[in-house]
Amino acid sequence: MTNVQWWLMKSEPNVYSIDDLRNEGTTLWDGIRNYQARNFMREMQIGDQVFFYHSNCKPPGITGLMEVIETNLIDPTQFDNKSNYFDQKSKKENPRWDCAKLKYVRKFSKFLSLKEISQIFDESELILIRKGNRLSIMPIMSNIALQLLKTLDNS
DNA sequence: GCCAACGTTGGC
DNA sequence: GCCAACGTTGGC
Repeated sequence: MTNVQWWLMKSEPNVYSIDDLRNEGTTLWDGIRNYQARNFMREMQIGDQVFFYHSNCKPPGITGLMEVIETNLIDPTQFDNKSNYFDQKSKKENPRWDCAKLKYVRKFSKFLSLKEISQIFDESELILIRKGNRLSIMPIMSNIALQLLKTLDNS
C-alpha cells in the first residue's frame, strides 16, 4: 500500500450516495464533464483509494472510502441523447469523456464534515477546502489522507 | 492568442 | 438566493 495514490470524489447524495454504492457494490463514475476532473480520473491506477464526499447537502463532508478497480472506460452517457450528460460533440470514433470504475470499501462510522475538516487542516494543506475549488475529483496528498483516515477511525 | 460574456459549482 | 471562483465559448 505504499505507492497508493489518494483521491477525493464528490457526489450529491440525492443523486448518488455512499449508501447507493454500498448497495450496488461497484459503480462507473460517469457524467464528469470537466476536463481537469477527467484528467485526474485518467491518472488513477487500479488500487488507488478514494474518499467519497457528499456535496451540496447539509452538512457536506467525507462519508466513505472507495477503491479504483478499472480505468480508461468510455463514459456511455456521452452518447445517450436521453442522458443529462449527452455530449453532441463527442464522436464514437474519438470519445471525449471516459471514466473509472469504483468499488465500495466502507462507510466511515463517523461523518467528517467540511467544517471539521477545515478546523483540522490549514487551508494551504488541503486542496479540498481551498477557496473557490470547484473540482469534483481531486488528488489528496498522502499525509493528508492518512490524517483524515486517522481522524475518521478514532471515533 | 486575447478577453468579455456567460455558465457552473457548491458553500453559506 | 447570493456570489466567488473557476471553466468554456466565440468574436476579433
